[in-house]
Formats: sequence, structure tokens, C-alpha cells
Amino acid sequence: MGRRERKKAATRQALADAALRLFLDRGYDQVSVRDIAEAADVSTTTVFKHFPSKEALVFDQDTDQEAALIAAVRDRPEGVSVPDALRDHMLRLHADGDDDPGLARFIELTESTPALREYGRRMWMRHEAALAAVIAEDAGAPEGDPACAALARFALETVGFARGRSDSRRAVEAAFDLLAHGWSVAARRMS
Amino acid sequence: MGRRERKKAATRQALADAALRLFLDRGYDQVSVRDIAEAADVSTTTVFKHFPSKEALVFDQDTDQEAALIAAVRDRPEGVSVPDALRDHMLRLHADGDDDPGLARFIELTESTPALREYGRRMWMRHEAALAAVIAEDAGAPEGDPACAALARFALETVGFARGRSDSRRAVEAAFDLLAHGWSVAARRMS
DNA sequence: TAAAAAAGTGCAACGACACAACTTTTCTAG
DNA sequence: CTAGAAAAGTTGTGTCGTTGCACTTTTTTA
Repeated sequence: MGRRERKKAATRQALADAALRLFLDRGYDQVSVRDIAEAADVSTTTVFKHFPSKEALVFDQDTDQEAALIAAVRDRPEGVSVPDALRDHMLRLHADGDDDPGLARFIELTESTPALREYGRRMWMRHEAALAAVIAEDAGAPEGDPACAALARFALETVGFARGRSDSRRAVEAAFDLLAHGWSVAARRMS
Repeated sequence: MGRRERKKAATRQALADAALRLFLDRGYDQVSVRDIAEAADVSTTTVFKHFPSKEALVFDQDTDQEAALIAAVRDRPEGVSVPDALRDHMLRLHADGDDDPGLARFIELTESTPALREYGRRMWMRHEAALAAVIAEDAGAPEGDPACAALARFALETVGFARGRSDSRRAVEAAFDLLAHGWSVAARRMS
């Protein structure tokens, strides 16, 4: 990696770090892009050369969730259904927030800020097509099969559904209970 | 109704009309709030006294969809399950767009504009709590029961899910097929 | 009927973001 | 090793959505 790309990555990182620090400190709406630019010692417009929007500053680290999602379906243990594998994956995601306090702070920030909640949801839902594709492939259904797409959509929705609910674990389980039975019938029809 | 309220309603209507006309004519992003204000001969600030945001100008007519939704569940014919009743309701909504050309233009506008799509979705999803409540009441489940809430959320999601899909009717049906079986099991457990 | 409460309206301004012109830095071809 | 292409960064300027403050008008109450 050349010096150029290293410097670019460095400014990008500096911006994301400064943004997160300021957001956690003062709250998202109380920090302007100018503040962030100044904290990272660059001009305001430079921020938008690195990030498409103010919200994108928060969701910098792309912890390739899509790959994990796909792996959860494809590499599930023998005898486990697709909905069950997805349910376990979602519950695991929830559990991650419980031990890492930094991640918990991050989640609390994104949940309490409407703009960030929406943005995060959009990012998360982008994986619908990819998830639907693995499900279809796994079930031997044609690409773009509505039942597979619906399962993908609903499964992804569960994390948004669980938020703000008193018992989020139970909410996820109830949601997947709803999906599991219908899926077993649909899957039987396919193969 | 006093003279004051009449004038207020008049300006509000003038704004909504001007906005819709301009949006359909030039496209949402090509029309500024200042344009709309000028077309209705008021100042820019006045627009926001009547509507909370630019998007709200489009969704002016509140065709109380929530009541229809609740009625679809509560007044469903004997022997029809809740998911089936909701599926029929959603399919009926889709059919509405096919005969009224004005509504079709409106839908096309909201679907092709990202900001409007998001806003419309948020408005639509607001009914989740109310829908979950009737479902719970109907099933004899406690208020806030996760399974009922999940069914409400997923049922509302189906309209967003069907959009942009080649065969939207089939998409809705596939989605409800997924829900119906799981629901019959859950409902059995309750009563 | 006078005063106070409430509602309507507008000006100026802020914050996010786009765009263009220009400078500086890094990479690459000869 | 150097000239110049290419990319990164800066500055300035402007647009658009949205809001706070001040002002005016209408309605209500004493």
C-alpha cells in the first residue's frame, strides 16, 4: 500500500474517530460537520470527500456483517433449519452488545438518534438481496423466489423489531417461531 | 367553523395542491420549498407552520388507513384467520392503485423518490402498535404479546416488500404463506 | 371595549451538502 | 531523474431544508 493510500486512510480514520468521540460526548445533533472537520484539522468539504453523509461517519467500520449472515446460513450445522440458524445468529448479535461496553455505548447512540436509527436500518436491510440469494440457493429454489426473499426480509427485520421492546430476546424468538413453521412447509414444496 | 380556521384550511390546501402539482410536474427533488411557498403566495416559513416537513406536503390527505386496518381484522368474516384477513386487505390496497390513474401517479411519485419512500414507510409503520393491539385482543393474548406484535410488524412490512418486485401479488401471498402457518400454531397455544 | 392570549407571517440565519477553481502531493512514463 | 498526469485537499460560493425571533393580525376574555 503506497504512501498516498496510507495518508488517505489516516485522515479517514481521524475523521471517524473524532466524529465518534464528539458524538458520544455531546450527542449527534449537538455536533456539526464543521466541528468534526476542525477536530481532525481538515476543511469541511474534505469530510464529504471521505464520507457521503454525516451519518456515514458513525457507521465507518464495516465489520462485514453480510458475510457473517451468509455464513450463518451456509455453514449451519447438519439438521438445523434456515430460520433456526438465522435466529441463532440474530441472538448472537444481541449478545455481543452485552459484554463489550464500547459497543454498548455505540448502540445506545445509534438507537437514541432518529437519523442514525434510520440510516443504520437502511444499511442493514441492504443485505436482503444477498441473504435471499443464499437461502434460495440452499433450498434449491430459483433466484428471486418470493418465499425466500420474504424470509430474508423478515429475518433481517427481527433486529429492528426487537429494539425498544422490554424482552428483546423473547421478541426475536417469537418472530422466528412465526416464520419457522411456514418455512418448513414452503421448503418441503421446493426440494 | 370560524373565519380564521377557514382561512387556515384554505392556505393549507393551497400549499398541498401547489406542492403535488409541482412535484408531479417537475419531480420531487427539482422543486424547492421556496417554489411551493411562492406558488401558494406565502413565505417559506409559513409552509412549515402548516406541515412539519417537505415530505409531509405529499402525504396530506389522511385517508385513515389505521381504522381500515383495524376493521379488516375485527370485522373479518367468520372462519377467516387473522393473517388471511390481512393478506386480503393488503391485496385490496394494491388493487386500488390499478383503477384510479391519479392515485397511480401519486404512488409512482412516492415510490420513485427515496425520501418519500422512506417517509411513507415510517407513516405506514406507525400503525404497528394499534394493529398489534387488535390482534392481541382478538386472540385473547395479553397486550404487548411478542407474537402478535411480530405478526403486525410483518404484515405491515409486506407492502414495502411487494414494491419493486416483478409480481407484487405473488410476493404478498408468499409472505403471508410464511406467516399463516406459524400463526395458527401460536394462536392455538393462546386461546 | 380594552387588554391579553393565540395564531399567522416573515426575515435572517444555521447546518448539510454540492460544485467549481485552484494548490499541493504522489505516482508514473520516458 | 524529471515532467506531467492524477488524485487529495482547500477555499469559496451557493442551494435547500428547517428554525428562532420579532412582528402583525385575529380571536377570546375581563
